Amino acid sequence: MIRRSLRAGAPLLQAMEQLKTVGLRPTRQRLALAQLLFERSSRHVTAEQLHGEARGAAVRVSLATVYNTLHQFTSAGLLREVVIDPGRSYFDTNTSDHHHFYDQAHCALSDIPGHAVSLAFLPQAPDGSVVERVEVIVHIRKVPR
Amino acid sequence: MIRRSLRAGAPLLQAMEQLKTVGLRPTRQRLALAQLLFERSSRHVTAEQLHGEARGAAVRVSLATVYNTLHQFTSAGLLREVVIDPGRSYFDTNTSDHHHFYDQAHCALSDIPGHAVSLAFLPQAPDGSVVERVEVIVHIRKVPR
DNA sequence: ATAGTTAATTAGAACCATTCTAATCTATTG
DNA sequence: CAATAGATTAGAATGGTTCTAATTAACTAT
Repeated sequence: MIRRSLRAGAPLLQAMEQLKTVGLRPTRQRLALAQLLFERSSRHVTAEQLHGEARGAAVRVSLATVYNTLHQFTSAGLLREVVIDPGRSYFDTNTSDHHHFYDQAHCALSDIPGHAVSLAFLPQAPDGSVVERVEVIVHIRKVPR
Repeated sequence: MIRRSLRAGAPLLQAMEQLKTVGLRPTRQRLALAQLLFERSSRHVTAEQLHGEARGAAVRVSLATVYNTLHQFTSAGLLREVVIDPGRSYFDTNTSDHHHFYDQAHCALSDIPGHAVSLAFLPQAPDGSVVERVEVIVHIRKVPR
């Protein structure tokens, strides 16, 4: 536990900082979930998955809290929600500029570095709107080799 | 009814053709739904919406059939499913090359012509996979003017 | 046309991810 | 340490979607 928090100390501390600045109390549950989320580098997790991991790590936390926490972290800019699968949200721990490959048949998400894609021309946003972010999803399909 | 099918005859006939080639019987329900879907040009409808429209047009059809039909039309290439809103699928009658603006706060989808966006560099798909389609979603936000 | 076969439709139940509720607990502040 | 505001919780509720098993409709070959 101590070793682990040393290894992944930076993002965890960063998360606690971020929580404080957003006015979220650093509770046992939020800290444990932050650790699970950020100790590995890039992840795409569902609420159910994270809840399962927490139970596996003997962290007592309800599914409702997992949902609350994922949404709060998303609002705080610690996570990005990826809506790509009808009826299931993924949360991406990578909030930097990047895009996704998606294999629908296998529900498999993987990252595309932001610099690997460049839009040659960004169309005019509708009047009275501003562009918040451009999301590129490359739908792929496994083929027998 | 007759006038309407004359006006929108082409896409409807095309739909019937497509149905036949895919081995779907041109039933009353499928034809009525095809007419509702394709008599206007470009649309983004949910299953519930289409079901409501059918009832409004005195077409007796169950919600289950609406779902079945939307999925069958999608498999047949007559529609494209747009997954963008957690917990609700949109079906797009425009299957030609194009992308979308999405205003999350208002659940508002609008089209971006395919030629308005061009990807300068397409990243390598993971080994054993082929790119099926590239989807660009420009997330926008309304601002007070 | 008609009988037989196969596919489609249906109402309603079931499902499942997510959200809500209202009671309990915990972190913070004075 | 008490008061208060915020967080957590179990379980119920919600809502879009899918499933089930029974009925109905379209096709095929006679």
